[in-house]
Amino acid sequence: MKQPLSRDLIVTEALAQLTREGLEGMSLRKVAAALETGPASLYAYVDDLQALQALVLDRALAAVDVSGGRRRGWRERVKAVLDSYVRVLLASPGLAQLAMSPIAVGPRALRILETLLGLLEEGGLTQTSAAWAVDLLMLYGTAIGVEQSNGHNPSDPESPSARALSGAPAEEYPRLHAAAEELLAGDGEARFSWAIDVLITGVLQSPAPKWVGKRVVKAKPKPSR
Amino acid sequence: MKQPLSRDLIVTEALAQLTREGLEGMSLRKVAAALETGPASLYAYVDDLQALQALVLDRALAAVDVSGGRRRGWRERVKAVLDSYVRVLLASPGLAQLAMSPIAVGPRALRILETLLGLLEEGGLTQTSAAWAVDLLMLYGTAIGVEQSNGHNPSDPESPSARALSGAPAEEYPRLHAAAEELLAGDGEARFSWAIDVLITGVLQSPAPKWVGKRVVKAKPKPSR
DNA sequence: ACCTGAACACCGTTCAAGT
DNA sequence: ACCTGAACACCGTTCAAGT
Repeated sequence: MKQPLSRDLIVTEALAQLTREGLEGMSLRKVAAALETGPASLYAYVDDLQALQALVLDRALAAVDVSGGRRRGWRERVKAVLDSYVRVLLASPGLAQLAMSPIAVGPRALRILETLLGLLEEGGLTQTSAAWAVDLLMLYGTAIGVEQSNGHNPSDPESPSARALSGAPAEEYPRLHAAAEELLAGDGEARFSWAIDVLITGVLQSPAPKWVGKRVVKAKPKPSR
Repeated sequence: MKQPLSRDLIVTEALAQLTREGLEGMSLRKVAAALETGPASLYAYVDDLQALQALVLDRALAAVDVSGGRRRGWRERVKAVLDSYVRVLLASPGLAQLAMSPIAVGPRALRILETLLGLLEEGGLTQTSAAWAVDLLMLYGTAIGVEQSNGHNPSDPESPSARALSGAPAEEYPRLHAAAEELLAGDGEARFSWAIDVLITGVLQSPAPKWVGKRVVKAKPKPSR
């Protein structure tokens, strides 16, 4: 009666658990139990937990709408793609955390990068600027995803951040105290939109890195960061 | 012979473990063992693991240099503060992940926000713009910290990201293929500095949110993000 | 009242023993 | 050859039983 095990089945069940119960709620043991087998059996199809997480992330990112809608300017399309990306991340709590790990280089992630790169080049950015900008935009989107799926919601006065800011003593943190209202204001939507504009505007105005189009000189091995 | 337990001692040992072995390497049980007691004993001083993590983060953030050096422009000082912040995050693997959680609102974090807010207002930003910009800058610094302490190092050709980008088939990802070199180029230092410039430039040029200084109208309760 | 050993309910991963 | 039950080495947290 039970379907035969397969990698696909495992990933499907794992993503369902992630979506339902978050990152901690997904485990190899629970996936195995749901598939009516022992935890050891999964290792025939998946290297380890990290590999499974990578597969789950890739599967989920397939839902990102990369079209950006039609007949709009490239800036709006960039915003639309990132918006879709963040929405997908938020649809499964814990997905954003997976996206912020070295795992996040599956084919679906590459497809998003490819799309954004195209839009930015359409916008007239040099290849180098576009490349760095894509990195920055994706990092921002992912970070917003992590923050928000962590329940960070400053406009809720009961949230830890709101409590901390409102409660910050005016003597020690005068500016924070004065700006508390502004720090807490604005829904995620508005701030996200503003931030993307800031990033794109900044990229357009910032001088491209020095070695545009040049092969990088063998980096001197200094303590890398 | 063994020192009496205290919250301070517990946090010190926990931070030491975090610094030595990363987020997974720090545990209540190991802290207890190092302090020669049972795991249950810690609960007299700390609510739970999350509370301990918050205390550890706050302790670590005390090392952030908030002075920004002397006699430099506000932009350079902003950059210096964020640079110090990221360095502190990277000094203890796993610390950045803690910083990207709702936990990150201890007094030391507030001190960093307070400082940045002051610098941006000195730079002539409106209070609202400054408030949102501080949020954006800290989010970026934290995200860079998470990424890099996750071992994300694109300039290492052996890294997963480098492998994925170099190996991306040119037919499916033409732009990515063409831009692979640029995507992988540049050490963390250079990209970080560029990104901060992008953010500040963008903030300076982007129109402040509409309701500057106004109390936010009661947000219509839509599915918040 | 304070402290803690032992137990509970979980993990990921390995491996010997089965088919 | 493939599959897996049981074991191993861990977790955070609770609680009854000690002092």
